[in-house]
Amino acid sequence: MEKNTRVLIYEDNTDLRASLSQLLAGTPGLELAGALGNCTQTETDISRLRPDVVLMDIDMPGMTGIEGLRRIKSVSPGVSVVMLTVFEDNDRVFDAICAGADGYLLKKTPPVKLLDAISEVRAGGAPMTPAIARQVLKLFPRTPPKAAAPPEDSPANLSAREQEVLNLLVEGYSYKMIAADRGISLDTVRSHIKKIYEKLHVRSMTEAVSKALRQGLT
Amino acid sequence: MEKNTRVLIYEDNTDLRASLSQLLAGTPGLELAGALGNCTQTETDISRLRPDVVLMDIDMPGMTGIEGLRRIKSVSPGVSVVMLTVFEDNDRVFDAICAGADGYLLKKTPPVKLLDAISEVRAGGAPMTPAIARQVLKLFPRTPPKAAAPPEDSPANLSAREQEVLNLLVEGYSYKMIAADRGISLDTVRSHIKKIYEKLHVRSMTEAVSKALRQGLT
DNA sequence: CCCACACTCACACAATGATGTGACTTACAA
DNA sequence: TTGTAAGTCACATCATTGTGTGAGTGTGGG
Repeated sequence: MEKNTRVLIYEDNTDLRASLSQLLAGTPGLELAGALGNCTQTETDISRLRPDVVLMDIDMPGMTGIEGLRRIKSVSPGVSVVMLTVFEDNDRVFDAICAGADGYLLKKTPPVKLLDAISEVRAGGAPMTPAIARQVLKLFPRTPPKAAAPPEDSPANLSAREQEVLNLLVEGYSYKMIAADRGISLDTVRSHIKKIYEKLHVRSMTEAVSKALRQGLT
Repeated sequence: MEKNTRVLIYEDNTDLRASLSQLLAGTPGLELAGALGNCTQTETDISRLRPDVVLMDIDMPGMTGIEGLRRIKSVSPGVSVVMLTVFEDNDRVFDAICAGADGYLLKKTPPVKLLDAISEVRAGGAPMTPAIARQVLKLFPRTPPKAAAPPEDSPANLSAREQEVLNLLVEGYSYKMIAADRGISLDTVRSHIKKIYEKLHVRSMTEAVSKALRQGLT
């Protein structure tokens, strides 16, 4: 049986806090764990209210949502925290992400979307607006086109196809997944894997993966 | 007057390539710049076909989509590249992001969503599935709230026993072997491994081994 | 005292993987 | 031409892994 998702709100604007509370309280499957106007007491709030998801306004008097986020994550890393903001401001996005935010939405997000976001974050997703997603990607350091990329045939004597299959094994693919991905039959996958085992002198997927990773066969 | 968005497809699976081509060719506002089975000639492909958006299969024989992506970005950083993959739990997400991917979708994405994604990326967004978005966030270095706080609990909060079992998995041990080696029952091994899977967010031995080795959980 | 959690074990069923055997096509080189 | 190797597919059978459910013990903290 599924337990309700307990949601805790941090939002300094009284009106918005009230309407968010109403929205959540009136939604089946959700439960309002609390609705607070500041996050100066996050640690105790969390242990007292035991939320599954926190909606955190990023701009609050006293302590910023970012700092609140850090504190939450330091005591309860498992709690999902979705940041709410008015502007898609780049610096704060970066700070929030680094502090461990699980999502990043605009306050103007329509209520329905907000509920979707809660489900999404519970399901292991990371709700964010497209524009923010793009910013996040840009925050990554670009790796220059790797000089002297060695064309490199297989260090072991694996055929191209076998190497390909091995790579997928290393990625955690099952036989079925490999068959689907490569558009070949399950038996063909078996066939390739049998050969790979012979060549690598192993007799299970785990051994193959381990050997591949350790010997840089990837 | 809006110009059509020119889309170039890299996908080694002939069937999928054909259906994608059809889909795009039949959509107003889009224009199929090309549909290729490998990305060994990206530089010339790009200058010849001049796409605005590239849909790039991440697993292709010969040269991976990641490398293709790098090359595209090195000659034409302005081109938006959306990576396509079959399964999302994939550490190559990181490589792709670092190489400059502008989006990351599953191949099973319904056609309509795919078209949406193309619009989105053109509009400056970053289309990706929720699960991938979450992975991306996790790739960020966490700023520890306590300065220089590496008192070091388990890197992935695995218990001692769990860590021990994981090590054996990495060594290629089967359930039976682990049970024998540690002098515990097969069911107990199952039990530990179930917990390990939960904590590492994986669903198979291979995934666990791969994650362990790549994240230095050994 | 009670709760959370690590660790242990059991049973059952479904899903996947491992292995053997055989076969057909294509490509390439002896 | 013939042999070898890659790549494809099929079928059968057994072993192993994955998952759900439940439960007993011990330890440490609130």
